[in-house]
Amino acid sequence: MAKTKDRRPPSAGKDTVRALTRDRVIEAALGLIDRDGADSLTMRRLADAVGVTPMALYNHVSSKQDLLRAVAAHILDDANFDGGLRGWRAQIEFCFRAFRAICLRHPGLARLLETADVAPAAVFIPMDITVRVLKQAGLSDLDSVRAYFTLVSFTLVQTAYQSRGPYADLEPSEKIRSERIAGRGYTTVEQLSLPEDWDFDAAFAFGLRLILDGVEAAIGREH
Amino acid sequence: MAKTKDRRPPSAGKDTVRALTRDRVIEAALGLIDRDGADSLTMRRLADAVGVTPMALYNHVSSKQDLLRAVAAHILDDANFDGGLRGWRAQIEFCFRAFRAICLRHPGLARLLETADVAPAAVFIPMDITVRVLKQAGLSDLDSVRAYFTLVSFTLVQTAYQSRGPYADLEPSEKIRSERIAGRGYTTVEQLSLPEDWDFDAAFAFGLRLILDGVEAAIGREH
DNA sequence: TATCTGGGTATACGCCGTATACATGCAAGG
DNA sequence: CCTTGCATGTATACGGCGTATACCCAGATA
Repeated sequence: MAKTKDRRPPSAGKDTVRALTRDRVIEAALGLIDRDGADSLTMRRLADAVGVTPMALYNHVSSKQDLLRAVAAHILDDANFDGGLRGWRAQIEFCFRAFRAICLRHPGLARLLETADVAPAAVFIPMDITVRVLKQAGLSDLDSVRAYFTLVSFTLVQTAYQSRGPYADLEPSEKIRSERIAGRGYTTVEQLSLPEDWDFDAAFAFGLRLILDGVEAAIGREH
Repeated sequence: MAKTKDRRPPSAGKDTVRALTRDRVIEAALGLIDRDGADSLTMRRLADAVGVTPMALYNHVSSKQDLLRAVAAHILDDANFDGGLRGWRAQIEFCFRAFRAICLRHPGLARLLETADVAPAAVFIPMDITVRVLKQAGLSDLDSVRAYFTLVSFTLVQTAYQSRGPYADLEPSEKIRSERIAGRGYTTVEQLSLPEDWDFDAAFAFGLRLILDGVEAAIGREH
């Protein structure tokens, strides 16, 4: 009881190459998720990625849920949402651009945060930053949190769209959509003059600006 | 070849109670999804909900994907996104309030639209409405579509949060989160004065207003 | 009446997450 | 040094999943 004792000083420790640890499992899982998507991660696949039997994983994670949560936490842990900037607008922009960058670097993350059910602590950092900054700018507690949810909703979906295309493989349904909607008298997208490939960065910047302009108006309103 | 012939005028047709049709399958699936959530719908469960063998379903849907797409389409089909109102702001508000209402009435819908991969035609109606209205109000094609994506992102996540609680069962991680974030010097949510239960309607109204105020600014800017 | 066929059943395959039982080898203690 | 215990890995198995394949049968058709 007195001694915590550091078990596993593994043997000599010369080349620490092997030795399955929780961290190795989590990192391998992250690797697979980044490469193949969160949905196609299975315990069996992960097991032979690290060269063990599936059940061996359960010595380090208590369930797949636990693993996914840990992966999400791992991703968020080395994130920096605070740019040390001045002014509420600059601070919030930095925060959500950073959040977006992480989501894009790890395309599975958004799905993980949904799936994990229990959010890792670090997802609250953008919330805390946003709320602190907006309160300071003059918004009420309630409206600050509401503004945060608006921002985070927008960011999550935009990056999800970008990672796997908006409505991933749309082509097959294009025709259906055209005929049906046209039949109801709606404009169809083909009639718009849009660039061949969608500029996600610009779209994100635009949406962020929309929201922040709205926030600015709200701040003015609450004097 | 000449005759399409309506097969299955089933027997007498007195009480049309039985007879498995694609529609019956889809409606049963929708029932299960609304009751238990989209994730817990399985072909086997659906099969005994309608009283047949699992494989019998495949005479009416070609795969589970196909089924899910059909369910999503079914939900969206009897939706009205056009309130016939005057003014871009009122029209867009009506459209997304209607969209939100549907998402809330069928909590599985958001997940379905994600999962379905191919979007049913009707999801484009809000897009077409939004874009048409905003173009008329003076926004460029590009910015109109961008504004639409901002609105739809916001709406989807807000309703998803409301349907299964934001970070569904948060309690277990509360402590972790408090200590870790507090340790890094961030404000924690407990320090905010928030009402006991979150008012989702108000939060939605606020976020929508933020975005539309931003749109208003953009319209002014593009003269 | 013989045939065809569309919608149903039965069975099985290869996946999944994970419970249970067992093997092994190193660390500590006499 | 030998014993003991335990942390770590393996082997096997269960129940559930989506669905391919093979069959079966009632009605309509010729």
